[in-house]
Formats: sequence, structure tokens, C-alpha cells
Amino acid sequence: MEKAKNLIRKKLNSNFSKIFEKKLLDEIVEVGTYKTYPKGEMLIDIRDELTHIPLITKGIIKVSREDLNGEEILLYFLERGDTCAISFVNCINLSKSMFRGVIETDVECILIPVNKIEEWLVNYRTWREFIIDSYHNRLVELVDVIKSLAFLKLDDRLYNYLAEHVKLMHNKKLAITHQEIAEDLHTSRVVVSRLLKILEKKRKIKLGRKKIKIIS
DNA sequence: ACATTAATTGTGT
DNA sequence: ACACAATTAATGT
Repeated sequence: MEKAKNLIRKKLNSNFSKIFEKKLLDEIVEVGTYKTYPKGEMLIDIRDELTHIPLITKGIIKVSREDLNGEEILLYFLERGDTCAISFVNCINLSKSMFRGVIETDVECILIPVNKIEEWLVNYRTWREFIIDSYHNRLVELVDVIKSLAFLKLDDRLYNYLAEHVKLMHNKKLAITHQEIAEDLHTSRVVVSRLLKILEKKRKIKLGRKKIKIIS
């Protein structure tokens, strides 16, 4: 028991200590649970009950939602230091998720029970700031997605997608298939393959099986 | 080391 | 979009 709390304390200190005040950190250690998820697992699906909110200490979560045809639409990625701020609104109101969260790379996180969320909003300034900031960041990302969908051709969207992944993974070599990219961009694998080939000819990227190296 | 198979990528229509 | 070819990785013998 004490061991588990020490672990949470350690993870908090290395990821959130500059953000949260001391008293709040203590409370998180008290009520939080530390959990890891393997790549590919679905953290939460649309219409699932929301019981906990994750503070991510490692890894990436892909957040999406379904459109009218049941097609999955990619919204944004969450990484270390993030949390799903949008789900807070769900927590406070209906407590059902509007989104789907799938583990993109192995995730470590601290789970906070939903009943604490609202309480902390009242009691801790740093928590309020964290939530509002997070909400703001998601909104900015969504605007980028909309801009990209509305104004960019597929080749530019593809390049943006690659650039975004390089930033997320902190790695110029991506381990991803053309098929997976096609699903995220709502197009066919063949089209992605062709566009990637063109980028390779322009020496922007280097292709390999299940991997793409971004050069510039 | 070689053959077989499955998955991924490439290309023409 | 579809069909098929080519390439690569994984697995068994």
C-alpha cells in the first residue's frame, strides 16, 4: 500500500510537481491509482461510463469520435502531462464519454476518481488552471484539424500528419503502416502509398516496411 | 539454410 | 477503386 503511494508520488513529482500545489499533490497521492496500459487497448469507448480521469505520465492516447456513418474521426492525441479535459464536462454532467480513447503507445497514468474532479475545481487554483489550460490546448488542436480538413489537399494533410507524429513520438522514424495512416486520414491505402512514394522521390522521407523516416 | 506463408507495399488500368 | 505484382518479415522444417 505504502509502496503504491510512493510510486504515485514519484511519478507526480517528475511530471506534475511544477503545475500543482503541494496540498493538491498530497491529495492526488491519497486518492489516485497508478496504472499502465499496453498499446492497442481501448481505454474508453463512446457512451462508456466515465469513472476515472487519467493524468498521463508516459505514452500517447488517440482520441476520436464517430460521425453519422459510424466512421471514426480522429480528433487529437494526448501525451505526457496531458489529461482529457473535455471529459471533465462529461464527468460533471452526464458522466458518459462522448469520445473514444485508444492507447497509441504504451501508457502510464494516474487515475483520479471523477468525484474528486469537481471538488478540486473549487478547492485548488492550480487544478482550475490545469483544466482550463488543457481545455484550451484541445480547442486549438481541434481548430487545426478543421483548418486542415477544410483547406488542405490530401498531400499536405499527409505531410502534416507525419510532422505531427514526429513531434509526438520525439522520433523521426515512425513505425506505422500505410493502412493505419489511411484510416486516420479517411482515405484509401493505395492513395497514401502513392503520395508517400512522391514524398520519397522529393527526398522528404525515406520509406521502409512498417516504417517511415522523415528527412525534412 | 531453404521453403512456405502472411502482411505490407507498389503500380497499371 | 480494383486487381494483381513485388517485396519483406515471420515461421516452420
